[in-house]
Amino acid sequence: MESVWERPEPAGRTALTPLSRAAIVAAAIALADSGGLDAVSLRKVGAALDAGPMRLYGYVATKEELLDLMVDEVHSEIDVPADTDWRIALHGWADRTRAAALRHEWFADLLGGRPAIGPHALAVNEATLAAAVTRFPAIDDARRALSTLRAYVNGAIRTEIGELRATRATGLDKLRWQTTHGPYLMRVLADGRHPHIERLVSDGTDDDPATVFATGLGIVLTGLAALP
Amino acid sequence: MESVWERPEPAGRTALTPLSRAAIVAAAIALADSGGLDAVSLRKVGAALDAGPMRLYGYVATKEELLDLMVDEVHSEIDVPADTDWRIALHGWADRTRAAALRHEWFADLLGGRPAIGPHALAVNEATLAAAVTRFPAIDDARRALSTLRAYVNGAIRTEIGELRATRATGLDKLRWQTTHGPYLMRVLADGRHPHIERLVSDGTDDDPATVFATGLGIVLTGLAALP
DNA sequence: TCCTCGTCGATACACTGTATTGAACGATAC
DNA sequence: GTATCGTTCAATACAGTGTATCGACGAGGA
Repeated sequence: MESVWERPEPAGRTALTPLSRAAIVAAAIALADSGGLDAVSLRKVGAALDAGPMRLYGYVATKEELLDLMVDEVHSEIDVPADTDWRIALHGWADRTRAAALRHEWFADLLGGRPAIGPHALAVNEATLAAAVTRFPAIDDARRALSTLRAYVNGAIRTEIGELRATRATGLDKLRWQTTHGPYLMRVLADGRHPHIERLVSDGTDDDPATVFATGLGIVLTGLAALP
Repeated sequence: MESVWERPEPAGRTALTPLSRAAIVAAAIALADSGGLDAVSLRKVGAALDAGPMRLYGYVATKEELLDLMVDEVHSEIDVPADTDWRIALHGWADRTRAAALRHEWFADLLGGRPAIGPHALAVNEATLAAAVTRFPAIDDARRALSTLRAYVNGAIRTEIGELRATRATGLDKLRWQTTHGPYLMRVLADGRHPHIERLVSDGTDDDPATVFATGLGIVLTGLAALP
């Protein structure tokens, strides 16, 4: 056995930061907010809490579980407005979900990827279901309406965040994006086999993202309203 | 850096096993089909082609690029039926996209995550746009209609695949799923604060996935048809 | 024949998630 | 007070990842 001098002084337990799932999830969300999901590793989350990676396994069984907890935590930021008009309530839910995704872009990467059954997600679900049944009294009809709306919202958010990242990655503005992919696009379009896309590129105008989202949302809600 | 689509693949002339982007992408897709995206690593793809991982970097600049190529390749399996009725054409596109995602489940993980501008994706885009303009002559209206429809299709596919995986992961049937998450769900629902979800669990019936998809699709198409 | 140059493979690096293991601690039993 | 026990934590280890670097090799040009 080596000498005492070689051996480090025992680390006093009292100096340890108390840990909790809430603290771990908060640290992970902070990391993801600023660096994306790639910035979330058990080592980094641990380091943010002055702990080693293995310490976290007392609170979380696997990294997937941590991601599930993060997703559920964001659901707690989404409150569904209570309104007698189902359209207003569901529209409000959609807008707040989008807003949450803009605050936590990584949310879009996880959304819909696996069923969300955490307590906060269930609360959101309950509230949207309550709004839906005011229009569709049969519970199965309400479920169908909601899953359709949710599919749209998830998809729209995902592509919006995707485009946001694409333009940002190529240099913070759309001009840079065009110079990056421009030559390729021009060459492909030059063969004349994409007349409609050509027309879109030359004659189309761009809506801002919020308008795009709202337009699509209106279309889906109209489809729902038209149901028997 | 310029895009993959712009850069020609190298014409390496050695007596080694001939390699090509097509071969690399095919190998990667085969791996992803049987083992999911986690099974796609440059080492494994290389091994499938009797090559080391570094060899691939002559054909592909980064792994992300390989994923982009895989996504575009799947788009080549999606052909849009040419029909004078825009609803039939777009419905056909949606069904084939879903079918492709069921053949390549990993497709759902990548779909919508970043703009798809590969040649095959552009071809699909052109065809859907062509169908859309027959109903919405103004190109901007066609774009809005399409992006709404695409958001729904992407979102619906993603949740369908997500649920498919969830039920499969917990043991191949829904009964097993209920015994896994059942106790937790029962406990949460027991507090009486989720009356509508309770009603859904007790009184609701399950549609099969194809019906769920078709129902939502019909709703969105109805919303589109109702536009001025 | 020699030289250059592009391509290839081995090695290396900084990371990842997580299994294992052993040590340090608080509480409990005598 | 001392001994023991079970829990909690940190260190180490392992297999795997994407990719940078670099030496070697083989073909094309002089």
